[in-house]
Amino acid sequence: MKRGDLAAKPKYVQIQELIIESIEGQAPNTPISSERDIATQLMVSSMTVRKAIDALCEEGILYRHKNKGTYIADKKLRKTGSPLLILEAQEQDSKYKTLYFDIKSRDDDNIYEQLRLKEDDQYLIVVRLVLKADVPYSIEEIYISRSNTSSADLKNLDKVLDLEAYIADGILNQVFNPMLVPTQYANLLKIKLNEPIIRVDSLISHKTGIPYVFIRSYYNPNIMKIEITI
Amino acid sequence: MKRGDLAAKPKYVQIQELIIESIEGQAPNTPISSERDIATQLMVSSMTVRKAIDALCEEGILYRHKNKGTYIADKKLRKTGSPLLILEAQEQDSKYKTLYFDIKSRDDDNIYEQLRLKEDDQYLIVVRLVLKADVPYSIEEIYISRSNTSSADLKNLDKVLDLEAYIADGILNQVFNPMLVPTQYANLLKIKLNEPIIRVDSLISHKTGIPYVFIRSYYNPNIMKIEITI
DNA sequence: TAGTGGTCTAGACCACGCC
DNA sequence: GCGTGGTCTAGACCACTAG
Repeated sequence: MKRGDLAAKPKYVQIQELIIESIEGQAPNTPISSERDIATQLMVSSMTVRKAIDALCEEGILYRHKNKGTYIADKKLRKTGSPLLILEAQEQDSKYKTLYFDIKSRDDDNIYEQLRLKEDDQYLIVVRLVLKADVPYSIEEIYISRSNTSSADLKNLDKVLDLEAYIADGILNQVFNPMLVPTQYANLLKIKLNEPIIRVDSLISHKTGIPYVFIRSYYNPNIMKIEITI
Repeated sequence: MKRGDLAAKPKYVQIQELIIESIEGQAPNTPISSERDIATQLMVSSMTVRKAIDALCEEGILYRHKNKGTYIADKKLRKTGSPLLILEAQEQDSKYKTLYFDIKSRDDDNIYEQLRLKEDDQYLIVVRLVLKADVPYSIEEIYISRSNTSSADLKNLDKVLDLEAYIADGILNQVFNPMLVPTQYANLLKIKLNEPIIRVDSLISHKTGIPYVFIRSYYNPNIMKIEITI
């Protein structure tokens, strides 16, 4: 970390934080100061203030009324932005219990298609139980191309399985499948046989389209609803 | 429409369109011209070009590499941006068959909670079958506050049910529930009894937090997967 | 008419990647 | 050292709202 990096944050980010501070505790639909006023007060260009407010609007913290003003949005309905997968990681009380681990060659065409593997490529599979407050929350089957993981990584599975890192700068595609809980997972999830659940198939790719990792999640419907806000 | 509105589109939108045209047919990961070059060619400020490229990156059509350049993203993995609900409306071959229509007073506490209705408020309920290419795709139960709809609107149900209009400037919250297909809907959706499906509960609200409409959709899992890309 | 958000200019400097 | 994206300035004009 260099010395000059003390003021490393761009001004518009600092202004975002200032605005968030200043509206804290205020009721939704209260107007904030005008862009010009804020720019004058902070002695910055109005374009810089505008960029900060743009971002906060994008996040759903503020909203604009043309020719009228900028207002505080209803926080209850703030845009989440975070994909479902991250919900698990964000809440810190998650525990993981690895059920199975292996390196496989071609035996599941679907996985090969998803990860765009070639005939003789190998892939890693990890099956783990996700617990929240010691209650079974979901089961994740994680598939990663063997060529994406160094031998050193194999000894440090946590790093390989840091899904947040994959997702941070990537693209997430999720497909929701209704099904009855697989018999081999019913006990682990502590739900009844024949109970309907949602299996989420997630493919995380780089923006270039190269897939990183494919995850099948079987969610316990009694613990947490799958929910998104846009 | 005023005369001066011929050039009503902001420059940055026009530039977006120019860029999209210019990259058509090109392979993903091909670099586009630098911001400065585009600005010079089009004789506009670099900030204006930047704003156009910003938007295209946000849409997942381009991506940037710091200090290197801006590239064409893999279109297969383009961010959808459009919430699930709109998928139906976008594809123009959808047909709707209204199964039921009524104005109700309090008889479902959940609806009252979702729409934030008061004790003596009324709500509209419309149940309709959604067909795609004449195949049953989903059943929608649509709930709207009576006070949000004028008497004139009641004669023009299509306008009331133009969900896209509601969503365009609003916030969408969706909860995914696994369940067995309700017996009264199995035949209509042409799926077997006891088949697992996903019911999506959607609440569309204004940015101020005021709910517009609540929709329960029962999707036919055999016709189309529920899928999102972020 | 005064104030607001929305657009736009014509430059500038910086940090970083690549050669 | 050159080119890139990222940030920022100090203004300007427009269309629109509201008093």
